[in-house]
Amino acid sequence: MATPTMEDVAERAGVSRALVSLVMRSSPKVSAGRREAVLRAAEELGYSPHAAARSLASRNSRILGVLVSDLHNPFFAEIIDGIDVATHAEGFELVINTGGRSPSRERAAVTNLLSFRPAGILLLGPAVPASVIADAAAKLPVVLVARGSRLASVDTVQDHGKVGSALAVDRLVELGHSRIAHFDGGKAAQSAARRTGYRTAMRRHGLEPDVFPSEYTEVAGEKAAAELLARGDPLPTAVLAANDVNAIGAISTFGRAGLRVPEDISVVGYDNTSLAAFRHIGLTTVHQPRAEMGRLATEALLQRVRGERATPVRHLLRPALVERTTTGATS
Amino acid sequence: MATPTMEDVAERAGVSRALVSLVMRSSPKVSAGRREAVLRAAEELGYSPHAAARSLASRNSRILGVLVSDLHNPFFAEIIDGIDVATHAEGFELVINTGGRSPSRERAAVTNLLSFRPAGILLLGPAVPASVIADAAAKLPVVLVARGSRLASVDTVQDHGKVGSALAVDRLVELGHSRIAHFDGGKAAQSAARRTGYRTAMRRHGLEPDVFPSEYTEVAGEKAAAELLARGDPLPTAVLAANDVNAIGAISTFGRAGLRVPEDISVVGYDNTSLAAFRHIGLTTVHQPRAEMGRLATEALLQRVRGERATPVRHLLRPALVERTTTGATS
DNA sequence: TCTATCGGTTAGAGCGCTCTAATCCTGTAT
DNA sequence: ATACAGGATTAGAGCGCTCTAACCGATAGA
Repeated sequence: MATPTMEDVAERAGVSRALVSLVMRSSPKVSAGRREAVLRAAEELGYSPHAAARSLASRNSRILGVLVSDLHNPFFAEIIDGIDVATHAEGFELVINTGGRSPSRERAAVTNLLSFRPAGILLLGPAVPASVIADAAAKLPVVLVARGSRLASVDTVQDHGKVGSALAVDRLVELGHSRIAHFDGGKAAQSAARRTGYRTAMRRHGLEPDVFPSEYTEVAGEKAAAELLARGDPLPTAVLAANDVNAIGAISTFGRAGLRVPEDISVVGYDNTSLAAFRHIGLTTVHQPRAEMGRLATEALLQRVRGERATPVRHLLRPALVERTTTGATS
Repeated sequence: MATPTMEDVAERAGVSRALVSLVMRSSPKVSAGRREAVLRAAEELGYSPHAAARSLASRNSRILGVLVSDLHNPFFAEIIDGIDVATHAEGFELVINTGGRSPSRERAAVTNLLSFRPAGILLLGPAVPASVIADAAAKLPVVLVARGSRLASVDTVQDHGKVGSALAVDRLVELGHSRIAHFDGGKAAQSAARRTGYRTAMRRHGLEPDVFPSEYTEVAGEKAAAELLARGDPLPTAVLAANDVNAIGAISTFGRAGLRVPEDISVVGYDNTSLAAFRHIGLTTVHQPRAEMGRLATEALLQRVRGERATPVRHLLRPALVERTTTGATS
């Protein structure tokens, strides 16, 4: 069980430890013969370099820290996918911590991430106070995903929520809808932008905004739909939900009330989670390029790490409307 | 940007580096006064211990490595959740790597994980050859989740696929079904156990097994359902799908063919992913206690790490049937 | 023949920490 | 006063590696 060290490999190959180090870092200044001897010795011993010792000695780390506020959320899983690919392509490794959706645990997770002395960190939808972010940003490059910041030292990557909502409203209007309600995501991330985008777009079309407070959950969607039905009056002919699961909740309430989707009422989600794509559901929704967001975030981080850039970058990704079967023209 | 070291804290607090080290490890043999002074200095400097240096010096790591074969799969996300909680409770940290569903990339990920010299590693649904696992197990404790092994040096945590399938079949029989088909998961993890469980249970009831080759995807579920319909004859009155998404695929095909679920045909999924719980879907499915699996896996690993056990543990978790709206009695 | 050059190789210091053994106090017993 | 116990503190070595500077030997030019 005693793991072999560089010293062991050197001895076996009959060279110095420094030479082994050069081979391990695939330096060009090693003769072919020695290189092969070292590689063979390493292979025989089952040696692989000690990452901690390496980063300690080189005083620069090949690690990127990632804080995921919620691993359950498929939204983040796909972003991590993008991060993962970009990270490995550049020869970096990931240390992932999850925040368990609690600011205090997230705070601890950030401290923990820092103890690895990563080259930089990526915070995915963090719920920590801005001061924590500022403190971290004073020590190393920080990139925020799905959260904004005014700090010049941090970069941000978000989807353009206003545009996304506008996209949905515009299309609904095009389909002949004029009474379009919005189920609002409350104080959760991104929901303010989505609400503003909805309001602005409605006014631009000369329509009256109609916002129902809700949340990013299925249950909240059911509830908001029930409230909408209870209000009676002329029912809206379309709903822009807070997000996909919220939309699905709304759809089941409508279904139980005898309303057909989309014949009686159109529903649009937001996020284009894998859920929306199920044929069985076929939810029209606003797509965010998640893998792309992960890639851009990693790229921005590595630029800072390499010292190629010191000015902040604010990526606002253009969302797209994906039309499936829950929207249709008014009759 | 220069991160403070223990030396800096020591100087500021007017003590030796060794004393700071003791405080950082919350040793009892430090006077209250000094402890406070050190903590204050650390706070002021924004100091946090360097994990790499720490593990190098103490030559024992507080890191657990995790390889996730597929981060997209919500199944793993929940297992990680269980791992995460158990890990932090014991003062360990996680280094997560993803395998991207490719054996070669998984292999690289394992090597990478090892370079962190973790105390042990958890492999979630790994697709690497057994030899890779054996090599790793020769160096440190290894626990396999959702994959079996005969190696005495590795522990395994799986759900009892045979029992799960039998549970579903038994219930369907109880509901009056006798023509029950199974959509098979092919060579994917766990599918052999599920198939065997299905076959055995059917025979036990004196029924003829009816297996359709399929896969763990929605599209495969649609296809298998189409084949089943094309075969004609007396249609099965129930289907035990390979997993949840497979079941959902089957349901949409049935729906498009004019078959009502569950009136005309009952469908049971497997995994109880968050998907199944949506009211809109309401899939009857076999539940695996995922967070529990994560917890048990971590526990097993830490036992090995602490040298408390050298004999292998084989956790076979008891699944449970969750009845929702896609199953009903035969008419 | 002597020196400069240059690719290949190595010695040795040091990264930030832990850990052992030694040292330093302070109070108490003699 | 002297010795001693025992807790608090510190010096110093060393973890596995990288990196700088020095070194070595062979070739080439003078």
